[in-house]
Amino acid sequence: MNRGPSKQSSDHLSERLSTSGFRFTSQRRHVYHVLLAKRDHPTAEEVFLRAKRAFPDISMATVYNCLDALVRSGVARQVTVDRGAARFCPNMSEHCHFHCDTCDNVFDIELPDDGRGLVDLPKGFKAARFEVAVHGVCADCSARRKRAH
Amino acid sequence: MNRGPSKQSSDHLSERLSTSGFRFTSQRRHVYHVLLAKRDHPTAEEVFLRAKRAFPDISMATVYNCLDALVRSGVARQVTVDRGAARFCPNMSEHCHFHCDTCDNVFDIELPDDGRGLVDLPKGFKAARFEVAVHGVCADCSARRKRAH
DNA sequence: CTAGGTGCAAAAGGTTTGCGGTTAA
DNA sequence: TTAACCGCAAACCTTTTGCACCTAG
Repeated sequence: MNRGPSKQSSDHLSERLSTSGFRFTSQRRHVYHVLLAKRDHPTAEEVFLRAKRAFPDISMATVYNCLDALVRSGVARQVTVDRGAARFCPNMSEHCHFHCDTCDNVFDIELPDDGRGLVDLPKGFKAARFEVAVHGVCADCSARRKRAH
Repeated sequence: MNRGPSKQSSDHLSERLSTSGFRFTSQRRHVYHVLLAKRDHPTAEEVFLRAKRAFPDISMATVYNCLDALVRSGVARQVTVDRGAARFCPNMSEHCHFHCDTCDNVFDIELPDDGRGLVDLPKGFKAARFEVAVHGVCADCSARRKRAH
């Protein structure tokens, strides 16, 4: 029932952290596990609350530190959805995000082309990173709305 | 030399504000003028500093209030670029933004299709708004980099 | 052994709110 | 006339920082 980090994901994490010059600590392993366990794009606060169940003394500062190390090691990414708190996901494939205006959930959406070719840039502009966010109503909320109607 | 709001833009603003149930105040007119005068996607803080030249007593709270009224009246939009302060632009055409990682400037980029067709949404998902942000190096910084090299 | 990480508390940055006085409609 | 708005200050939320202690490498 996914009670802890798998040996596999720990080895992967350990290698990625040390490659990027970070240490492999139990807090970082656990924060990574929290992200893998429920891929609902939690905020730092939410990660903190979940991590506390196994590490009651963990602090917000450590959660931010761990999330930062994970992002810089390339095993997680920070997702910006409007102006709220940053959210985090361990899905490293090229994808974008759908934010439901009704239930506030965030969903991963495939991004054709890896984003390249989405937009014509003016001459001389070099794109390094594409961020696409779609806002609207998710399938569940659409259905719920239709039913209530 | 664009010393003040034109009659035209004031009339337009006045009508849009009242349609949305907002009052037409001198602060709102001026904040709108500030956005039109230099379309460099200023933050609220930057708008505040520019607005102060004509309204020395204006406060940040009022600037936020005015910007909010402008956005809700549909004459300006709030632009989220990563996790920094919100930026504002009076370009209401469907477009997206390019953020230069070197000089930190934000540029308007045309968005083909109005964004629709960028992404295949799963069944049942309804998109209301697309937000595309491209990060990289702008033309000026590209040229500068090449020259320095 | 020691550079880097942890937990705590305090600060910083951006935004929102409560309130008494002012003003557009 | 009066609900909305203004300016001010304080609160709020998210994130960062400084510091003494601890630990992975």
